Amino acid sequence: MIKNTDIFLREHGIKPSYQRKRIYEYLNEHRIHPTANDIYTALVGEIPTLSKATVYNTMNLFARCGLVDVIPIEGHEARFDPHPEAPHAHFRCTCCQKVYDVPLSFPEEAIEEALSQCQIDTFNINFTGVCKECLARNEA
Amino acid sequence: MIKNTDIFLREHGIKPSYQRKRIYEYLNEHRIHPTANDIYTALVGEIPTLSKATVYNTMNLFARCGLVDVIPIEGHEARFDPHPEAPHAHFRCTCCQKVYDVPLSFPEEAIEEALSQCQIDTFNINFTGVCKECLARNEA
DNA sequence: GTCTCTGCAAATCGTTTGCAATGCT
DNA sequence: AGCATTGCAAACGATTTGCAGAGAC
Repeated sequence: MIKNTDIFLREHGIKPSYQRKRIYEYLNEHRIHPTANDIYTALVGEIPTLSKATVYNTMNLFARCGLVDVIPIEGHEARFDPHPEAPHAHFRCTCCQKVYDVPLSFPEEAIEEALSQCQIDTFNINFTGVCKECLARNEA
Repeated sequence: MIKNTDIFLREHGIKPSYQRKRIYEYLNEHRIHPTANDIYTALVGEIPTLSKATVYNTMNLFARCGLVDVIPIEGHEARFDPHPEAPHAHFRCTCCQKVYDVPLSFPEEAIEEALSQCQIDTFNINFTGVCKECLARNEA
Protein backbone atom coordinates (compact mmCIF):
# COMPACT_ATOMS: atom_id res chain seq x y z
CA MET A 1 0.00 0.00 0.00
CA ILE A 2 2.83 2.38 0.83
CA LYS A 3 4.49 1.32 -2.37
CA ASN A 4 1.34 2.25 -4.25
CA THR A 5 1.28 5.75 -2.85
CA ASP A 6 4.89 6.13 -3.89
CA ILE A 7 4.17 5.16 -7.43
CA PHE A 8 0.99 7.15 -7.57
CA LEU A 9 2.69 10.35 -6.46
CA ARG A 10 5.59 9.83 -8.84
CA GLU A 11 3.17 9.31 -11.69
CA HIS A 12 1.86 12.76 -11.00
CA GLY A 13 5.31 14.29 -10.96
CA ILE A 14 5.47 14.59 -7.17
CA LYS A 15 8.54 13.44 -5.31
CA PRO A 16 7.19 11.14 -2.60
CA SER A 17 8.60 12.46 0.66
CA TYR A 18 7.44 10.86 3.87
CA GLN A 19 5.23 13.83 4.73
CA ARG A 20 3.62 13.88 1.30
CA LYS A 21 2.92 10.17 1.38
CA ARG A 22 1.34 10.29 4.80
CA ILE A 23 -0.78 13.31 3.90
CA TYR A 24 -1.98 11.66 0.74
CA GLU A 25 -2.75 8.44 2.56
CA TYR A 26 -4.62 10.34 5.23
CA LEU A 27 -6.75 12.02 2.59
CA ASN A 28 -7.62 8.70 1.05
CA GLU A 29 -8.32 6.92 4.30
CA HIS A 30 -10.44 9.69 5.79
CA ARG A 31 -12.89 10.87 3.21
CA ILE A 32 -14.22 13.63 5.39
CA HIS A 33 -13.04 16.57 3.29
CA PRO A 34 -10.63 17.68 5.98
CA THR A 35 -9.33 21.17 6.51
CA ALA A 36 -5.60 21.80 6.58
CA ASN A 37 -5.85 21.91 10.33
CA ASP A 38 -7.62 18.55 10.47
CA ILE A 39 -4.77 17.03 8.53
CA TYR A 40 -2.16 18.67 10.72
CA THR A 41 -3.82 17.59 13.94
CA ALA A 42 -4.28 14.04 12.72
CA LEU A 43 -0.68 13.57 11.65
CA VAL A 44 1.36 15.61 14.10
CA GLY A 45 1.24 12.78 16.64
CA GLU A 46 2.89 10.48 14.17
CA ILE A 47 5.18 13.10 12.61
CA PRO A 48 6.01 15.37 15.55
CA THR A 49 8.06 17.79 13.50
CA LEU A 50 5.25 18.34 11.00
CA SER A 51 4.39 21.98 10.45
CA LYS A 52 1.23 23.55 9.11
CA ALA A 53 3.29 25.24 6.44
CA THR A 54 4.17 21.84 5.08
CA VAL A 55 0.53 20.78 5.10
CA TYR A 56 -0.47 23.92 3.20
CA ASN A 57 2.41 23.65 0.77
CA THR A 58 1.63 20.01 0.16
CA MET A 59 -2.06 20.60 -0.39
CA ASN A 60 -1.29 23.37 -2.84
CA LEU A 61 1.10 21.09 -4.66
CA PHE A 62 -1.51 18.33 -4.78
CA ALA A 63 -4.12 20.78 -6.04
CA ARG A 64 -1.78 22.11 -8.72
CA CYS A 65 -1.07 18.56 -9.87
CA GLY A 66 -4.74 17.67 -9.91
CA LEU A 67 -4.64 15.15 -7.06
CA VAL A 68 -7.17 16.98 -4.94
CA ASP A 69 -9.89 19.55 -5.36
CA VAL A 70 -10.28 22.53 -3.12
CA ILE A 71 -13.95 22.78 -2.33
CA PRO A 72 -15.23 26.29 -1.68
CA ILE A 73 -17.99 25.74 0.78
CA GLU A 74 -19.26 28.21 3.32
CA GLY A 75 -16.99 28.52 6.31
CA HIS A 76 -13.62 30.15 6.65
CA GLU A 77 -11.38 27.16 6.11
CA ALA A 78 -10.59 25.47 2.81
CA ARG A 79 -11.51 21.83 2.55
CA PHE A 80 -9.79 19.26 0.40
CA ASP A 81 -11.23 16.43 -1.59
CA PRO A 82 -9.17 13.68 -3.20
CA HIS A 83 -9.90 14.11 -6.87
CA PRO A 84 -12.79 11.81 -7.61
CA GLU A 85 -13.59 10.31 -10.96
CA ALA A 86 -17.33 10.85 -10.79
CA PRO A 87 -18.53 14.43 -10.36
CA HIS A 88 -20.50 14.86 -7.19
CA ALA A 89 -21.95 17.53 -4.96
CA HIS A 90 -21.23 18.34 -1.31
CA PHE A 91 -23.51 18.76 1.63
CA ARG A 92 -22.23 20.49 4.74
CA CYS A 93 -24.11 19.93 7.96
CA THR A 94 -24.21 23.20 9.88
CA CYS A 95 -24.75 21.21 13.05
CA CYS A 96 -21.88 18.69 13.08
CA GLN A 97 -19.78 20.51 10.44
CA LYS A 98 -19.23 17.31 8.49
CA VAL A 99 -19.12 17.51 4.72
CA TYR A 100 -20.79 14.67 2.86
CA ASP A 101 -20.51 13.60 -0.74
CA VAL A 102 -23.76 13.70 -2.66
CA PRO A 103 -24.15 11.68 -5.85
CA LEU A 104 -25.73 14.36 -7.98
CA SER A 105 -24.82 15.95 -11.23
CA PHE A 106 -26.31 18.14 -13.90
CA PRO A 107 -27.44 16.79 -17.18
CA GLU A 108 -24.73 17.82 -19.64
CA GLU A 109 -27.27 19.43 -21.91
CA ALA A 110 -28.54 21.80 -19.24
CA ILE A 111 -25.01 23.07 -18.66
CA GLU A 112 -24.35 23.38 -22.36
CA GLU A 113 -27.48 25.38 -22.81
CA ALA A 114 -26.91 27.77 -19.93
CA LEU A 115 -23.22 28.35 -20.61
CA SER A 116 -22.89 27.96 -24.33
CA GLN A 117 -19.82 29.62 -25.79
CA CYS A 118 -18.02 29.64 -22.45
CA GLN A 119 -15.12 27.40 -21.62
CA ILE A 120 -15.99 25.54 -18.43
CA ASP A 121 -13.04 24.38 -16.35
CA THR A 122 -14.53 23.40 -13.00
CA PHE A 123 -17.85 23.32 -11.31
CA ASN A 124 -19.06 22.58 -7.86
CA ILE A 125 -22.35 22.24 -6.12
CA ASN A 126 -22.79 22.79 -2.40
CA PHE A 127 -25.69 22.34 -0.09
CA THR A 128 -25.87 23.30 3.54
CA GLY A 129 -28.39 22.14 6.07
CA VAL A 130 -28.75 19.57 8.79
CA CYS A 131 -27.92 15.93 8.20
CA LYS A 132 -30.03 12.92 9.10
CA GLU A 133 -27.97 12.05 12.16
CA CYS A 134 -28.17 15.54 13.63
CA LEU A 135 -31.88 15.79 12.92
CA ALA A 136 -32.46 12.50 14.72
CA ARG A 137 -30.26 13.49 17.66
CA ASN A 138 -32.00 16.84 18.07
CA GLU A 139 -35.44 15.36 17.99
CA ALA A 140 -34.62 12.81 20.62
CA MET B 1 -35.55 55.95 -5.92
CA ILE B 2 -33.74 56.96 -2.75
CA LYS B 3 -37.08 56.96 -0.98
CA ASN B 4 -37.63 53.40 -2.17
CA THR B 5 -34.37 52.22 -0.68
CA ASP B 6 -35.37 53.83 2.59
CA ILE B 7 -38.66 52.01 2.69
CA PHE B 8 -37.14 48.76 1.52
CA LEU B 9 -34.51 48.73 4.24
CA ARG B 10 -37.03 49.67 6.91
CA GLU B 11 -39.29 46.84 5.77
CA HIS B 12 -36.44 44.48 6.54
CA GLY B 13 -35.87 45.96 9.97
CA ILE B 14 -32.77 47.92 8.99
CA LYS B 15 -32.41 51.54 9.97
CA PRO B 16 -31.53 53.30 6.73
CA SER B 17 -28.35 55.23 7.43
CA TYR B 18 -26.70 57.04 4.56
CA GLN B 19 -23.94 54.44 4.32
CA ARG B 20 -26.38 51.54 4.31
CA LYS B 21 -28.54 53.14 1.65
CA ARG B 22 -25.62 53.84 -0.64
CA ILE B 23 -24.19 50.35 -0.18
CA TYR B 24 -27.52 48.79 -0.95
CA GLU B 25 -28.02 50.99 -3.98
CA TYR B 26 -24.55 50.15 -5.19
CA LEU B 27 -25.30 46.44 -4.92
CA ASN B 28 -28.45 46.86 -6.93
CA GLU B 29 -26.94 49.08 -9.59
CA HIS B 30 -23.83 46.96 -10.08
CA ARG B 31 -24.82 43.37 -10.33
CA ILE B 32 -21.26 42.16 -10.50
CA HIS B 33 -21.23 40.24 -7.21
CA PRO B 34 -18.72 42.64 -5.71
CA THR B 35 -16.29 41.89 -2.93
CA ALA B 36 -16.28 44.03 0.19
CA ASN B 37 -13.27 45.78 -1.21
CA ASP B 38 -15.05 46.52 -4.50
CA ILE B 39 -17.83 48.18 -2.58
CA TYR B 40 -15.43 50.15 -0.44
CA THR B 41 -13.39 51.36 -3.41
CA ALA B 42 -16.47 52.33 -5.37
CA LEU B 43 -18.03 54.38 -2.59
CA VAL B 44 -15.10 55.90 -0.71
CA GLY B 45 -14.86 58.71 -3.28
CA GLU B 46 -18.40 59.72 -2.52
CA ILE B 47 -18.25 58.97 1.23
CA PRO B 48 -14.66 59.81 2.14
CA THR B 49 -14.99 58.77 5.77
CA LEU B 50 -16.29 55.33 4.82
CA SER B 51 -14.36 52.51 6.42
CA LYS B 52 -14.04 48.89 5.42
CA ALA B 53 -15.33 47.91 8.83
CA THR B 54 -18.61 49.60 8.00
CA VAL B 55 -18.80 47.80 4.67
CA TYR B 56 -18.22 44.46 6.37
CA ASN B 57 -20.62 45.19 9.18
CA THR B 58 -23.26 46.33 6.74
CA MET B 59 -22.87 43.29 4.50
CA ASN B 60 -23.16 41.01 7.51
CA LEU B 61 -26.28 42.85 8.59
CA PHE B 62 -27.76 42.55 5.11
CA ALA B 63 -26.92 38.86 5.01
CA ARG B 64 -28.47 38.26 8.43
CA CYS B 65 -31.63 40.04 7.31
CA GLY B 66 -31.78 38.08 4.06
CA LEU B 67 -31.13 41.02 1.73
CA VAL B 68 -28.02 39.49 0.19
CA ASP B 69 -26.45 36.11 -0.23
CA VAL B 70 -22.80 35.44 0.42
CA ILE B 71 -21.59 33.32 -2.45
CA PRO B 72 -18.74 30.95 -1.66
CA ILE B 73 -16.85 30.75 -4.90
CA GLU B 74 -13.19 29.97 -5.36
CA GLY B 75 -10.98 32.88 -4.45
CA HIS B 76 -10.10 34.35 -1.13
CA GLU B 77 -12.66 37.12 -0.91
CA ALA B 78 -16.37 36.82 -0.14
CA ARG B 79 -18.71 38.02 -2.83
CA PHE B 80 -22.18 39.39 -2.27
CA ASP B 81 -25.31 38.93 -4.29
CA PRO B 82 -28.49 40.90 -3.78
CA HIS B 83 -30.97 38.25 -2.81
CA PRO B 84 -32.67 37.09 -5.99
CA GLU B 85 -36.05 35.52 -6.18
CA ALA B 86 -35.13 32.88 -8.74
CA PRO B 87 -32.38 30.47 -7.76
CA HIS B 88 -29.45 30.67 -10.11
CA ALA B 89 -25.89 29.51 -10.50
CA HIS B 90 -22.69 31.53 -10.79
CA PHE B 91 -19.92 31.43 -13.33
CA ARG B 92 -16.58 33.01 -12.48
CA CYS B 93 -14.26 33.86 -15.33
CA THR B 94 -10.71 33.07 -14.27
CA CYS B 95 -9.49 35.50 -16.90
CA CYS B 96 -11.40 38.72 -16.12
CA GLN B 97 -12.48 37.64 -12.60
CA LYS B 98 -16.08 38.68 -13.27
CA VAL B 99 -18.85 36.60 -11.75
CA TYR B 100 -21.89 36.05 -13.95
CA ASP B 101 -25.36 34.84 -13.07
CA VAL B 102 -26.37 31.65 -14.81
CA PRO B 103 -30.05 30.77 -15.07
CA LEU B 104 -29.81 27.15 -14.06
CA SER B 105 -31.38 25.11 -11.34
CA PHE B 106 -31.85 21.53 -10.31
CA PRO B 107 -35.07 19.72 -10.74
CA GLU B 108 -36.55 19.53 -7.25
CA GLU B 109 -36.96 15.78 -7.51
CA ALA B 110 -33.27 15.19 -8.14
CA ILE B 111 -32.39 17.07 -4.95
CA GLU B 112 -35.07 15.28 -2.98
CA GLU B 113 -33.77 11.96 -4.12
CA ALA B 114 -30.12 12.63 -3.40
CA LEU B 115 -30.66 14.28 -0.04
CA SER B 116 -33.76 12.69 1.32
CA GLN B 117 -34.14 12.91 5.08
CA CYS B 118 -31.78 15.89 5.29
CA GLN B 119 -32.90 19.41 5.99
CA ILE B 120 -31.60 21.62 3.20
CA ASP B 121 -31.08 25.26 4.07
CA THR B 122 -29.04 26.68 1.24
CA PHE B 123 -27.44 25.54 -1.94
CA ASN B 124 -25.19 27.05 -4.50
CA ILE B 125 -23.71 26.09 -7.79
CA ASN B 126 -20.49 27.53 -9.13
CA PHE B 127 -18.68 27.16 -12.39
CA THR B 128 -15.29 28.51 -13.27
CA GLY B 129 -13.83 28.88 -16.70
CA VAL B 130 -13.34 31.52 -19.34
CA CYS B 131 -16.20 33.70 -20.52
CA LYS B 132 -17.21 34.46 -24.09
CA GLU B 133 -15.63 37.89 -24.08
CA CYS B 134 -12.29 36.68 -22.82
CA LEU B 135 -12.25 33.77 -25.25
CA ALA B 136 -12.90 36.15 -28.12
CA ARG B 137 -10.29 38.62 -26.93
CA ASN B 138 -7.63 35.95 -26.52
CA GLU B 139 -8.25 34.46 -29.93
CA ALA B 140 -7.93 37.79 -31.67
C1' DG C 1 27.70 18.21 -3.78
C1' DT C 2 23.81 19.90 -5.48
C1' DC C 3 19.20 20.49 -5.42
C1' DT C 4 14.76 19.83 -3.07
C1' DC C 5 11.93 19.63 1.01
C1' DT C 6 10.93 20.85 5.60
C1' DG C 7 9.58 23.71 9.32
C1' DC C 8 10.06 27.65 12.10
C1' DA C 9 8.91 32.40 12.41
C1' DA C 10 7.42 36.42 10.40
C1' DA C 11 4.53 38.45 7.00
C1' DT C 12 0.17 38.88 4.57
C1' DC C 13 -4.60 39.18 3.60
C1' DG C 14 -9.44 39.17 4.46
C1' DT C 15 -12.36 39.92 8.15
C1' DT C 16 -13.93 40.99 12.93
C1' DT C 17 -14.03 43.55 17.15
C1' DG C 18 -13.25 47.14 21.03
C1' DC C 19 -14.18 51.49 21.74
C1' DA C 20 -14.48 56.47 21.53
C1' DA C 21 -16.67 59.86 18.66
C1' DT C 22 -20.59 61.00 16.06
C1' DG C 23 -25.35 61.09 14.50
C1' DC C 24 -30.27 60.42 14.96
C1' DT C 25 -34.84 60.85 17.41
C1' DA D 1 -30.58 62.44 26.91
C1' DG D 2 -30.33 57.88 25.19
C1' DC D 3 -29.50 54.61 21.95
C1' DA D 4 -27.59 53.08 17.37
C1' DT D 5 -24.07 53.68 13.90
C1' DT D 6 -19.64 54.87 12.38
C1' DG D 7 -14.75 54.36 11.72
C1' DC D 8 -10.24 54.06 13.38
C1' DA D 9 -6.92 50.88 15.03
C1' DA D 10 -5.88 46.72 16.97
C1' DA D 11 -6.90 41.84 17.02
C1' DC D 12 -7.76 37.64 14.62
C1' DG D 13 -7.53 33.39 11.96
C1' DA D 14 -6.31 31.20 7.78
C1' DT D 15 -2.79 30.98 4.58
C1' DT D 16 1.71 32.23 2.42
C1' DT D 17 6.52 33.22 2.30
C1' DG D 18 11.68 33.89 3.48
C1' DC D 19 15.16 31.42 4.81
C1' DA D 20 18.33 28.33 7.22
C1' DG D 21 19.01 23.64 8.22
C1' DA D 22 18.03 18.69 7.02
C1' DG D 23 17.45 15.23 3.71
C1' DA D 24 17.56 12.79 -0.87
C1' DC D 25 19.95 11.26 -5.04
